[in-house]
Amino acid sequence: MSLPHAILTALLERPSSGLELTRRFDRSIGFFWSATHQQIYRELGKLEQSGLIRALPGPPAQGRRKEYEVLPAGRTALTDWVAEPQDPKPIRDPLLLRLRAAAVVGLHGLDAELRRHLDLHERQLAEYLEIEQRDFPAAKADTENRLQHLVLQAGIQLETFWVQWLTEALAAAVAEAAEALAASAPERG
Amino acid sequence: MSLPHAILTALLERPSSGLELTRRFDRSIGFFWSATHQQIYRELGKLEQSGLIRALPGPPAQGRRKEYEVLPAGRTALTDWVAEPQDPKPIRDPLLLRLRAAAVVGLHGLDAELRRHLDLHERQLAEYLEIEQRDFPAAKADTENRLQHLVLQAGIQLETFWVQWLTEALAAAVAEAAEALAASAPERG
DNA sequence: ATTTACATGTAAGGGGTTACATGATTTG
DNA sequence: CAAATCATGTAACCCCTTACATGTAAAT
Repeated sequence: MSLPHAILTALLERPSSGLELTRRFDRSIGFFWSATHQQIYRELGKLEQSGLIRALPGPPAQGRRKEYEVLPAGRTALTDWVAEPQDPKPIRDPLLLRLRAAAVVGLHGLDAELRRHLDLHERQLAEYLEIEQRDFPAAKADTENRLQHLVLQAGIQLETFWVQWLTEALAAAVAEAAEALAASAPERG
Repeated sequence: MSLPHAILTALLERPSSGLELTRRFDRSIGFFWSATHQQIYRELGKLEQSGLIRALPGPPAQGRRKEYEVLPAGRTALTDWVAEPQDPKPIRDPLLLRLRAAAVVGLHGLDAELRRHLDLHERQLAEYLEIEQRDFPAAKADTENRLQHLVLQAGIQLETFWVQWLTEALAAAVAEAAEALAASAPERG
């Protein structure tokens, strides 16, 4: 039940059309809750039917831009959701699973994947750090936008974790592969 | 497409019945890829139909224990999957989303949720550390079970991140609430 | 015999992903 | 007017979640 509330948050910050929302989900909000345009249009329909948002007046026609704003009931629903008890979901990471599988059937080139992921996470980390420097300079003390900054810091720290962990994992994988090679060499020679 | 490979990995380590798998998914494997028994039974059916696993011979009857083992085709499929290119999924965390929403509509008791999550992550971290002490003592050097240890370390580091971050977030939320109170007090008095 | 635990499943519904479809607007 | 782009939507599929259903084995 997160997507509708992500959309409500985005619309409260600024009334938008479906496509605009899609683009905003590619940037800031999408950094911790991604969504495709199909999801967004479907959800906008549901939210409008539920009376939580409404389309701003204008010429209602097929294929034409339609802008939405949050109704009081929508703000209430979001406020209720913010503090609602929700247990954290357990980790579910395919890469960790693949490493575990590699412990059973061997690496078979997983090290290349580790390198690729390391590169991707380094880029993401760099992007977050750029955003931090731009939007949260040390000057304007943390009293304003403190919560937004916290969210960004979570992203930065998570990416930092991945970069560090993948660096270790890569070293271990290379060592593992070297040992497997050394163990098989005598058999061949 | 991770669940079938999680099951193949588990079955390669030890042939099991559906219920046994369910229990193993509550422990080790479930720490980074959780699954319910309904998922597992359905997936076992698919894997058997695909010829990747087979039920061990025995009295086939309703409501009776059925044990599975991995066939050569299953091992091959798992090996192929291990190094297959798969992009990391973007972060998708409801708690971060809720903090972002709180930046717009206010905290409304989110601090209690932060405290609760902090407690849960502290427990999970303690459990991981116990497992590490038990299964990966410093004595037996890291050459054996190195990959399994890496996976556990990922869990430890991720939980450590959450504990640290939630501690900061909680402090910020309390400060934010105090400021909101101070700002509203003059209006009342 | 009844209850409890074990063990395997079915059904319904929600959310996400991918591919495709359609109308409107701009651009050459 | 033809093509590209903008904008909104449909359809099909898969996975996950929750609740429920069924049958067997062991315990009292």
